[in-house]
Amino acid sequence: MRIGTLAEASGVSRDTLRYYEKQGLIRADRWPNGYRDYPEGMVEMVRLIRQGQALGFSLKEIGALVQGLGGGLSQSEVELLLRGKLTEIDARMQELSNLRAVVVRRLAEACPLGLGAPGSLDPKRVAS
Amino acid sequence: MRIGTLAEASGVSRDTLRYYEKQGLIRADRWPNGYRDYPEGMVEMVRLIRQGQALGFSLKEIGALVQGLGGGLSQSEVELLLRGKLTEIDARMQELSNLRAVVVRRLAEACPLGLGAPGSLDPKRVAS
DNA sequence: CTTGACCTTGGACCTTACTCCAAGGTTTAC
DNA sequence: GTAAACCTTGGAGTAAGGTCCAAGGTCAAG
Repeated sequence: MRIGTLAEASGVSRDTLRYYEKQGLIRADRWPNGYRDYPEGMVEMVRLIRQGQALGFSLKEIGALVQGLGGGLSQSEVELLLRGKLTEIDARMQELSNLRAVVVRRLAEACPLGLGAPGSLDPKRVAS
Repeated sequence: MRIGTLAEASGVSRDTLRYYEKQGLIRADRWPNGYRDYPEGMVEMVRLIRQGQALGFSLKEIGALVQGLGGGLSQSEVELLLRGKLTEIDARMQELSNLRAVVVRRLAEACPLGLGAPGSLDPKRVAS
């Protein structure tokens, strides 16, 4: 799979893929002509990177994790990284939950007659 | 409350507070000598801004929300913004939950004997 | 009345994460 | 064989979100 194909399949630009490679997040084999050659699974990997980013993790953090997954780190190092990430994700979910409550409260203040769909402001509800 | 006090209380630098003011996220009264004067509630406001940022919202987005709260936007505009934010928060929680499952799966692979605390890898568990 | 800890502004500089050339090599289509 | 559509590298530019610094005003303590 050449870079243009991966770019289209994963929804990021060629430039961004080359940038990720320079930052050590992904790697590519090379054809004899110098073109990059990516395995199929790279589409999923790039999507995972984008997801992590959208959730506020830096490329550096994501890089540490995917490098661990690709080898280079010992098992216990990988495990430590993963456990740390897990704790962070949980903390972030908790914060999001708090923030959600703040927004719901503001919304209830801004709109005291409750004109929204019934149940749409339930503090515990999460969009499906 | 002067800027140094707010900086210490909220955990951000003076420069950052001035930057937030320039970006229209916060505002300050002035003493006759030109010093900024913040109300007590500003500590909470700044903490909310930081929380939003840590969760991946841009200062611009946060600004639109806090400006709405401070006046300047009509009730229906504020309501629309808040509802949009709510949807986004829910989507983000869903994505975090997916990401959490990915990490848990990797962890289970990296550590097949289950050496962690019992229950610590339950896919539904969220840190307290 | 000076020293030190505050505060002001403006502007330069930094990092992250791209994004966009320019100059050139390769492959495919006609 | 040549044009279009790929690919390569290197390097410059951009936007967001700060961070640092210089030059100077203010204020309380000794």
